[in-house]
Amino acid sequence: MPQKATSPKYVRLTGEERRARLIEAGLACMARGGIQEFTVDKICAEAGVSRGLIIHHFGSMNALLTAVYATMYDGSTKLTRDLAPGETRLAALLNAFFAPEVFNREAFNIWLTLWGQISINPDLRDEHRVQYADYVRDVADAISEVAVARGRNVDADALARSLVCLIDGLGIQHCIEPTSMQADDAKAACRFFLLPHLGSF
Amino acid sequence: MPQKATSPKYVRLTGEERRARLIEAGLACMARGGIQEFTVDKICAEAGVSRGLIIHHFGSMNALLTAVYATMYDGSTKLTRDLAPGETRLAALLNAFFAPEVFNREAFNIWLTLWGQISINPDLRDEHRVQYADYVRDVADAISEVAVARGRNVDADALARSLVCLIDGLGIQHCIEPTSMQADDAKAACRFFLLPHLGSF
DNA sequence: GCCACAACTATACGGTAGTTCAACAGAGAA
DNA sequence: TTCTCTGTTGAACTACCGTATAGTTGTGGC
Repeated sequence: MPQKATSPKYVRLTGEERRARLIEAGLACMARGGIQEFTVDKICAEAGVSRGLIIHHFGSMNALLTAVYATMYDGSTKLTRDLAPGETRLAALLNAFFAPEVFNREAFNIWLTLWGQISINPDLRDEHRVQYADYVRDVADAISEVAVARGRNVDADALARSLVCLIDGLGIQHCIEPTSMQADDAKAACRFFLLPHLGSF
Repeated sequence: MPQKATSPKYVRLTGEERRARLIEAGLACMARGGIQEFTVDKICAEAGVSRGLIIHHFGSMNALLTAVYATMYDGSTKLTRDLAPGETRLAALLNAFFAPEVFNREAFNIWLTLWGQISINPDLRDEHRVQYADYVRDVADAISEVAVARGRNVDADALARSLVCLIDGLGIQHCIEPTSMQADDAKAACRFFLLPHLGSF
């Protein structure tokens, strides 16, 4: 006795929506097991679709990886865009960097994996160059703003480049051994780093 | 016409020597292509031996990976052991960290790969805990030494933990985009980081 | 010279990688 | 309803993964 309204065998989405979900699934796999879990089988299982979809929507696994990288970068920078009620932009940036959505094990597991790929994969390298330059400039501007307000003369660019490296290193440490480097510790370390140059902000 | 003294089909080494060469080959592959090039085929080809040797000498690829990690750590810390003619231990440490043998693209490509594995592979994790703690204590002691000599009161431990993260971050940046962060820049950044707390040293 | 042992080669095996492709099916247009 | 487009399935393909193992060969002790 056939049902009149059979449940559909699959949910059909727009290409854009499906791509977003595959990227999300890719991020989940990467957070769980690095590049070794970033495979067709694992990602499609995570997304609940058949193996054919990644190639259909992205053309190759490498293209999906690039998309994942872009998404990760957008996600981080977006959080730092809209903020600052009464605080300085620099303080707001730091708060954003060390918010739980950004500063957590999963996220840095992903970053660690992606950084490892950047120096290998030319596509990622190019994407990275632009994104990273913007990121550093953002931080440098925020530092500059405080320095000007305080009447201090600092090399905002050099300071920003170091600070950004410090943040990366703190994140890695948190990822590898969370208890030894928690968000508050990391934020304090950044403030401590800036303190002699900018005073409190 | 058979030769009396035929050239041997392979060179036979002691287990220890062969293991060392396989580790070296593994490092070379990892530097070249991350964990994805760290495979039986690639490593054995690099070492110029047949595919069976890794299992024979290490039992598993995972064991080779652990050995590679240990070797990498030993190599870095050994360079920081024997030095200091008239300079402070801290200055000597910094010089060692940013020496070409330690601070270069290949090395940080390997570190990036290994860090990515640490948070996944429990064996590596345990090994890392001990090594890293020693490393930080070393740096903290060196900072303390300078602080005492200068009569300054600093939290050497916190400073060391931050400095170590900063160094990691600087290395990553150098690895990803060498021209934007060279050894001298990185060393200067560390000195700049310590300057307000310790003065020049 | 011969033996015994360990280093080494060579190949096989089951599993899984990324990609290709023909066929199926949901959804909007006519 | 029927057509068309395209998202989607699922199996097939080649290549390579790590591991296991049988057989070969170099070497040092007797």
